[in-house]
Amino acid sequence: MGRTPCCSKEGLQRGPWTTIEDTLLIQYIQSHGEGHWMSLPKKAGLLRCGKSCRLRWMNYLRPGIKRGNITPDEEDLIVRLHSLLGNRWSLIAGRLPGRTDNEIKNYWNTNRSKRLNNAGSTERGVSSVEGQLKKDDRGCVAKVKVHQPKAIRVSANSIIRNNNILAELGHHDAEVSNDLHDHKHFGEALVCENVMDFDVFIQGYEEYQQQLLKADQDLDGVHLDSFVDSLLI
DNA sequence: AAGTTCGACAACCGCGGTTCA
DNA sequence: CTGAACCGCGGTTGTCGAACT
Repeated sequence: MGRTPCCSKEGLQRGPWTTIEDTLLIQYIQSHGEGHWMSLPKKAGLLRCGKSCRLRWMNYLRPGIKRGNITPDEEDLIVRLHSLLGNRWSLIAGRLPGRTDNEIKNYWNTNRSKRLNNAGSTERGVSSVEGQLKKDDRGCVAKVKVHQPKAIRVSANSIIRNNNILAELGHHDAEVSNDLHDHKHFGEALVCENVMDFDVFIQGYEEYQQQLLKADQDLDGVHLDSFVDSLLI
């Protein structure tokens, strides 16, 4: 049996939001709070799908949303995080205060064409899963669409499951020490669970350590747990 | 000046995970 | 325990203005 549609599309407003609709949504959420998106439109007097309301709020109306151009620093961070996390926009957005997953996704997709045109250049951090250029019979360069495997969410349960695997690997208390050997065990666990590519994991962790070193923090107390936690919002 | 192409981004869609009755 | 509803995510499409021919 299939799922029922999230909402009836009949009689619902679509397309760009008007100022009045924005105002109604803001006023309702300010007085009733977020959540219950399915019933929100009716209560707020909006002729919109609940998902549409949620999207509008999350991406544009929510307080603290940063508008405007992506700064070079943000761009660098996006590139680095994308090389580490892939197309997990919500995770990447979580590392960029005020930026939304939709904004970052749009930014990446519109700039990806530029990257493709610059393929072969030495731009840092371009993911290996990006589209590739291929020469046709006439030697012309054509874009080749590369279908990326669907992203796998790293949930708290994933970590718990992996901790169990760690126990099997000899970490009975699931505590991960700070040497690379143990990191590799943890990485193997993640890879076994298809959570992430092992090499990407190690690369990401090493970057994480570098960040900590830059921040002049004491690494003695740093455990892999905090790294994984850092990947979670 | 008119038509076309391109880039940016807002919005929609479908799917999978989670929650709850 | 089961299934429907809810929620959040990533992929894709639609729209509009700017740049170009």
